[in-house]
Amino acid sequence: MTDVRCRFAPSPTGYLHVGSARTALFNWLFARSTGGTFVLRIEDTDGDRNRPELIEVIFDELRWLGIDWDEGPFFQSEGRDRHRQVVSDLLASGRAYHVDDDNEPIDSTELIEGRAVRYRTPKGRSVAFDDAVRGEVSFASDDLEDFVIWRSNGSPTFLLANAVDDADMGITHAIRGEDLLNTTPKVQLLLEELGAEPPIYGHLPLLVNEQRKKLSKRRDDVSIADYRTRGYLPEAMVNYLALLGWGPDDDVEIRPIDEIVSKFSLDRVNKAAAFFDLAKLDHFSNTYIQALEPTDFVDQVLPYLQADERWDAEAVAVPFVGEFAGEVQQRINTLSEAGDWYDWLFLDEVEIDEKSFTKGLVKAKSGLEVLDGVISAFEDCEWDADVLNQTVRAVGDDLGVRSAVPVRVAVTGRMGGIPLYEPLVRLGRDTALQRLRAARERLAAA
RNA sequence: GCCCCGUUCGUCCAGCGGCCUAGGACGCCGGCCUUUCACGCCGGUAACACGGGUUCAAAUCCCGUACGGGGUACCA
Repeated sequence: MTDVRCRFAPSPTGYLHVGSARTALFNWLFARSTGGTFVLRIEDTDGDRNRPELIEVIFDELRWLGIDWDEGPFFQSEGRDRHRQVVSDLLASGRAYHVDDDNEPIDSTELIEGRAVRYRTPKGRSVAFDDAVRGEVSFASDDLEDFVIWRSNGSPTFLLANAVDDADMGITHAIRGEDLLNTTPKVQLLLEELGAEPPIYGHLPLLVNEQRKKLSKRRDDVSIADYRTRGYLPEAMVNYLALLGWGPDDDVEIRPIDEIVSKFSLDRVNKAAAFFDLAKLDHFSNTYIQALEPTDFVDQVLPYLQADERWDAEAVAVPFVGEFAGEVQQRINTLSEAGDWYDWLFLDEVEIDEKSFTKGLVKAKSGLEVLDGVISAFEDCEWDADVLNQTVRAVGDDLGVRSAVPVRVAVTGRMGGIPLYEPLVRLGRDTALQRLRAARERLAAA
């Protein structure tokens, strides 16, 4: 078997989204698992829609994900002369023809500026290929219209450029989204005209939303850049993406990328569309964050914390690194969530959200008595974590209730969070009492 | 409408004719641990779309139906 050459060929019309990233990843996995070559090619044939400023962004996101390429980036727009030549040849041989703006044929075997060119699709035959994912797929050529291969603005369409470039670059495998399945016979026909051996196509199942519709940049949350900003680790993202449309035979889901590479094979890729499940991604992300070395975790999360404008960057770093990083590391799904777990330590005031207020105070048995008891006990007890712990517990014991929850809600504003007593020491007696009293007043009025 | 593709727990995967009274993961529910919240651990819930074949034997092969999706641009 000849060496594998596959490619990721995005068009720079938007940011890299999860669907494209998954396609890039599967090409990359295929290349790495076969010892083949992974080529990056930018399909920028349509000058009007291109956004050149996004090209570097796409590269950057790929690098972030750990997807590196062996050749390229190549820019399709640079092959304009070659594409024009192919179209001219097709025109000369009568395999293609000019049309005017109303799609009426123009009788000319020469390329005319300002006019589009359509390929003359052969009639009465079938165009079939053995898809690496789906098996035999066949189209009747009569169902294919005479499609445009050259625009009136003097640029090739993706159909033509794709065929020519794959042939010229010796691409052996074209792994892409299923949304391109219907274009394959057209490209195949063009490849035949070029006398080129077509690559083996592999059409990946689509990534869909809850409505089972193809993920769309407009309505779905799909930008890789956004996930990056929110603080998902790239390793988690890639691991999760690899499992959308593919799965290893040993049922091990969370594993290092080199293991995924060695397990990967194209014939294990699924045919059915996959739902991009944020809840599962979060689980993967949490697992990867927990696995980080403590110092590595701090290095990665600190920028997120310090960028938070609610508090002073310097003030937040010391106690975080010294005391709470480990606790936070266990809990968060994304790095950007870190601040939410102990913001109450650094904010001047906390606001008790409605749900926590109801559940943790209003419905708590003897909530008011607990707060009264804790307030009076806190006024002159030793301000030490163990003592505070014992003190709160004693109040609960006296009333026969669990007293920690009301205290937590009053002080932090929430039901959940990092351990309570050590942070309470840092918070200070005055602030703690102030919040307990505020909560008590609100509860009394409720 | 026409063309193409698809259909295993709510979701993502395993299963590629007998090992399946269908396995794992996420979610959800319950329990343990914890004098708070999590983490962790243990357990539970839940699926082969339907109908015909083929076969000694079908989730696995074939056909049909239903449902879903994709395409149908001088986008890719």
